[in-house]
Amino acid sequence: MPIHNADVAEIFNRIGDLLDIKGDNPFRIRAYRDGARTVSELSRSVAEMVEGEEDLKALPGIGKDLAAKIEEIVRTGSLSFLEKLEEEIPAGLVELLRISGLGPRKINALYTKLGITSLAQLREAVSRQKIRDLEGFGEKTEQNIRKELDRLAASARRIKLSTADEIARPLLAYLREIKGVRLAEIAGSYRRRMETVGDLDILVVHVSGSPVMERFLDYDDVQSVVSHGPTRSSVLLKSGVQVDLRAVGAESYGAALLYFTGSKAHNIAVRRIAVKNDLKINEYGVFKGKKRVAGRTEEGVYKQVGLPFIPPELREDRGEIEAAAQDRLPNLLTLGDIRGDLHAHTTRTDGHAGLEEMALAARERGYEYLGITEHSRHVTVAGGLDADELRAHIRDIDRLNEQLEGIILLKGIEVDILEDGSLDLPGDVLRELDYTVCSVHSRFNLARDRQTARIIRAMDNPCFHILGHPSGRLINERPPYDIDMEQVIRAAAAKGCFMELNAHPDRLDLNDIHLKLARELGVKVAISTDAHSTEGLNSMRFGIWQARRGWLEPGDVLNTRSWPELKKIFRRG
DNA sequence: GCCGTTTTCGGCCCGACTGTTTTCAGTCG
Repeated sequence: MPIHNADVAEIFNRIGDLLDIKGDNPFRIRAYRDGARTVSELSRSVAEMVEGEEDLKALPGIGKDLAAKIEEIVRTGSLSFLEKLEEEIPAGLVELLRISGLGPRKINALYTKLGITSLAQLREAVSRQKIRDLEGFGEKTEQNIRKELDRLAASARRIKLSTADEIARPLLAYLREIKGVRLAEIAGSYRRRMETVGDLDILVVHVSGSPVMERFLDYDDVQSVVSHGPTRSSVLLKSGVQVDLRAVGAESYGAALLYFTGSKAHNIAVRRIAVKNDLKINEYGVFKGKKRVAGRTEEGVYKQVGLPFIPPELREDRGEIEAAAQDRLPNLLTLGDIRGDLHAHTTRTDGHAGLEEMALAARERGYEYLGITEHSRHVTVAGGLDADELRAHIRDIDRLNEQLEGIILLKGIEVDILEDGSLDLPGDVLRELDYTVCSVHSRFNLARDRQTARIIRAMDNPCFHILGHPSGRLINERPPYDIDMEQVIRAAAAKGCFMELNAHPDRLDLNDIHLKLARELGVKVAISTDAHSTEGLNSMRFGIWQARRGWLEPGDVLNTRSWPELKKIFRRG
């Protein structure tokens, strides 16, 4: 069985958790977690690196010991060190870390004093009121554990960015209207535009005596108050989303914004530079001794450590600090750079708006073109087109283009990549189109090597242009199909094909890491909404956010170009 | 366990809030 990076990362994280519960050296624990992060965010396969006898120690946070452990995992599929740890510490204890309020120390106490090793046993102990008598625990703690067990049973998890956006915007507007509020901003992973968001972190600057904390707790959507203090409060919304509000002085706003935007790894890296320069950074500012030398703006904080402003989407400690230090941060794409959309459906197949309606909606959004890409025949549930129907559709588009002003409809197709790697429609009709989006809509569960070969074989077809929603994942609903994305992107580079970044908020496919890889390999990306309605065209902004997380500049993107320019690019080879 | 334009040893980011305590550890972000 092939070892994926995620498998290695899971083992290292598990070791981190077990060592934590055991009470091991915290820096050793961090080393395992750092190693896990490095491996999980790597665009290359560590298994292949091991096979190619590459030096794993070159990877950040991987030293002699972790390198040897990765090799053992790749070669044997398991790790003796983990097995030994699990003999020592019951594996079920790791589950207990999911209970907010229970950390390694308390879990260790529950285990040694009450013999609890699972969530089920914990629930049992709570209902028998056994927790409250333990040293360091009390009635309150027991009640909180009970609440958390219930919350976990209701399966609270990270929400999609688009859902977070719907919750965040009205809440932010509410806070900004409160008397005395000078500044309010949402920080955290929402500001970094991560594809999923765990909770919302909001930062406010207000004049003293303003009722912002009280009014926050009174917000209509609040279900319960988790904690509240003069500068920091947390609530649980009815939607199950936790919101933390933090109030700071204007002189600290930039430092706090940086701090609460994260990521944690980015902050640690920035603070490390500060320490080297005899500075201290916390959420109140940058300090030289006791003197505050920056903090009002993020720019000011970065400047103190010799860096330019780093856009929030890049703050993952994935090379942005080094790039900033060398003044080679990417000039990130913005929505204004987009000149058209290359993936849309109409009522001809499974869309909800007609050709003209979609064209006018695209024009309203300032676009120069809209690519119409109906499904091909294999997608029967969507009424996919066969060759004759597609020809008739092409003629419809031609006729409409003669009447339309200020917008051009491009003649495309979302053609299925069949199991053997062939395309669902013959070449003669595909050649009548302006371009193709080629997608997988069936046989999601092929083995990795076959799925990868299927897509790469499809790229050999001279009619292939853009690989649609390359991983097939639906966020929080369906995992990506098992493919070697690095190989696919390399193939696209070699064969002159393109990758889609599907901007639909349920997809956001490619992800940030593979976008960055595509950019590094020189593969251009189409950011497309896959709109099935005029409303669907609005998803472009989610694609832009994701693209920025992938370091994309306007030049890396197909649809920042005019149609005449694109036309040349689509002449493959 | 990792890492090194001060170091191969001795560091490793930092503060608020809670609950259980009588001055603070644990947890969280």
